[in-house]
Amino acid sequence: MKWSELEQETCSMARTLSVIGDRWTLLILRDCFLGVRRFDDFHERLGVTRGILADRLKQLSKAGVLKKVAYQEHPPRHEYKLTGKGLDLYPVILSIVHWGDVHMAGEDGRPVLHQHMACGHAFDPRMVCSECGTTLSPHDVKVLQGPGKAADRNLPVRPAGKMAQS
Amino acid sequence: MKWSELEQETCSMARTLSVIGDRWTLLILRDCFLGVRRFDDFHERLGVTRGILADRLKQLSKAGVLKKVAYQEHPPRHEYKLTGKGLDLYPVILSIVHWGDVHMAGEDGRPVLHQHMACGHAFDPRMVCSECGTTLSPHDVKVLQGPGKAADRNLPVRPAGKMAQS
DNA sequence: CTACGTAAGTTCTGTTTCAGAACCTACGTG
DNA sequence: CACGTAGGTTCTGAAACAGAACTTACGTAG
Repeated sequence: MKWSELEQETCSMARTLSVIGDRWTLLILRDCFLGVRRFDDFHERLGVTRGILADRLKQLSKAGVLKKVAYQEHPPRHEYKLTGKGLDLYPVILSIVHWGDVHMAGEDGRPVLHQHMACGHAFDPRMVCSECGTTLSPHDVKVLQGPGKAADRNLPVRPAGKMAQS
Repeated sequence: MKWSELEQETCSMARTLSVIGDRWTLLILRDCFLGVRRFDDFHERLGVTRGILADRLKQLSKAGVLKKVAYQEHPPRHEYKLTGKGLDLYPVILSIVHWGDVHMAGEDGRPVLHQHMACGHAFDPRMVCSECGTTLSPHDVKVLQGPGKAADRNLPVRPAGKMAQS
């Protein structure tokens, strides 16, 4: 399977990965959430080559995750801003960072802390059920076939055990 | 920057991506949460080449995300199971799937639904603050320097605006 | 005891993508 | 008119990947 084919999979995960399933893309998005907007700033902070950066920014714009906005003309200059679709990736970024904080931090501890302005506290992100509000665990989630399912693939296999997901 | 160098970055996101920042790795993990355990099952379901699959399973085992467990000897056979560290990736997988459900679903709707066994309802995952329990938005999170921060890098830049994260 | 099947890989070859560096364009400034 | 700057594009060699065949260590059927 190639990148180009990923997009057409029925699995939501595969479709998402066709947009953000690349290490540079995710690092670019991290910087977007930190407020970075300009080509040369991304280039410097990430250490990515200009060619790849140009390509990824183009992909993200095409996918509607970023939009290219002119902030001056003469000379023409623009910046890349997160769209609503892009802002919706916040839980993805936060959960990745949180896993790194917990499992990959050096002995000095985590590199950054997050403060929730609404309540004032330093916090950890927690993933909960939209219906009952309790923390989700792989053991008590069951995967059901939805309306957009082509067939068979990506459904639980074997005796099935306890954990399930897609 | 190469894959090998990513691991040594101070950013938790970069460190996490050194383990899971690859499209095949994430698809393998999706299948792990669906209950897939064996080499040939991964191979068939994913359409990944055997070489890459062997490499990724080795990486994930080395990183402590999966463990290789013998389920019989004569002939020697083993399966790959998620460790605690691996199970902790559930929010990452769920948030990626959810974004795909919302933004990438075809016109038939989402391919699978998730049912929370604890409350019985079909649900969406929601990311909340561990301290006050309200839904997190990029606009009301501020990034602070933590104990493990080398310096300058990966902190908010420019006038800073509203959104922040690492 | 030979042939066939199966799980879990490894090896080979050609194609694609990537890294690093240099170059280009359109403008403003001294 | 030389220089700086933002935002790219182009070039070449190195690395990663895809597809297919081959390997190992067994069990089983004829």
